[in-house]
Amino acid sequence: MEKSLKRMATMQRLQTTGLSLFYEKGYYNTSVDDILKRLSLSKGAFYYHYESKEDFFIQIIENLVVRKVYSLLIEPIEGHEHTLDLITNCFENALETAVHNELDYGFVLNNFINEFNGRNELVMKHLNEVLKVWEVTLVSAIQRGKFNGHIDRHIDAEGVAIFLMSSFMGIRTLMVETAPSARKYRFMSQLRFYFKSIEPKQTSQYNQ
Amino acid sequence: MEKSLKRMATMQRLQTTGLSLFYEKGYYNTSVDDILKRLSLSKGAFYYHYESKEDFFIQIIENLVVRKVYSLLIEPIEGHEHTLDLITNCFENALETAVHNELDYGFVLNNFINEFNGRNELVMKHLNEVLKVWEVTLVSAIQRGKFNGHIDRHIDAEGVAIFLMSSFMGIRTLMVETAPSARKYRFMSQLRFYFKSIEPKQTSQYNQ
DNA sequence: AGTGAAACCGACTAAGGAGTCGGGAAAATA
DNA sequence: TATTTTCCCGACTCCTTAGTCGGTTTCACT
Repeated sequence: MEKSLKRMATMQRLQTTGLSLFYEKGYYNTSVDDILKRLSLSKGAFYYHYESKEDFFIQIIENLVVRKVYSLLIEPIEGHEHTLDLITNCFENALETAVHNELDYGFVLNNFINEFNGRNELVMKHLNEVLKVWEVTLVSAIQRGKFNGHIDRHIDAEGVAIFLMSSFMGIRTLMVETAPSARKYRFMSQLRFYFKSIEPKQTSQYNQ
Repeated sequence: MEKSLKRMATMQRLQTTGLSLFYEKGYYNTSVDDILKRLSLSKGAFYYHYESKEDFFIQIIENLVVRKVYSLLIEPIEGHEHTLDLITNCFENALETAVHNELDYGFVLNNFINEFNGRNELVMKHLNEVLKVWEVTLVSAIQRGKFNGHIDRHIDAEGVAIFLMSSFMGIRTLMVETAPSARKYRFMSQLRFYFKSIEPKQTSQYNQ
């Protein structure tokens, strides 16, 4: 017999509320009681379903963060159209949700990596795995682009991937406080310049 | 009578040790006692010199972080040579310290912004001020570059600045766990591509 | 040496945290 | 209906933390 529906419903409520608070206030700065209070649940309920706060958090990553990152940042670039257009649209959409202050899972990842780095190896392992999948997806999308002639053949796919991930995570940090919409616009505009520079050039071969 | 030397020495010791621990473990995850223990000092000493943990932290930002960010990220690009070269070298150097796992103040800034965002307005005010100075410096450097013909006149200086800040903060996050040296190399290589794309278009007398 | 201020000590308080546990209610099963 | 299983309650323990405070040491200056 599968997991009881009631059990799953409670676990789900705990996780979504937990993620929302962890994102808002940080993991170490959010107590289990904070989450419980918001749901009018008790300590007993929490520890009936989860071994510990850490276990709880890891399940949140696996169940919520990973899946959202997949659907927002990974699946959209797995198509077979023009690679750079796919990535452009993907970033555009992801940043748009950020502008509206929704829970933005790309940034959730960035936040948590910063918070747990050097502090919790186990959690970092899970977060790094998500990053790795993102990276691999980008790399193969770029290689597809090279193959299809949308990207210069001399370009280092790995390098482009790193650069894209960097700039995305960075802009999310910068969008947090100041003029998110304007910054998003400027960022996307510069991203297009960058993409232009890695498109095939008929005349030159000064790449490496 | 000038501020007692002893007082200043103790405050300095507290601040450098404090920053080092805050950077390593995070602000909320580092107790005042942690810092005191490392210096074999007592609670009394700490609260004799500082009003609160928050006050202490803000003084660290003002005294250590701000000055280091200036000397590492701001002053180096205030020169009058080729703008994009200045920025390239500046990033190169800043990332090199990161590779060697030294206390990297550019990243300190990134870390703290992530940690305090939405949680402590006062601290964020101070951190944002540092960011703002960095941004302004970048913008005027880029405008100088446009004026000197090193950068295309149609480029949005503000956009370039945002893009640079983003990518720098992002790569620092990515360098934390995985292959920092390789990632730095790839990042710098892509940065040069990007710079190429914002140089003046026509192969004129300027760029060759 | 004597004195007052500056610098520091460390036990203490109050608050809040994670995790425990005996028990009770609700739902499933017999 | 009776009984077992699932789910949840909330008081409790033990621990850590920021901040306090009365007291002691160190230092500068006479």
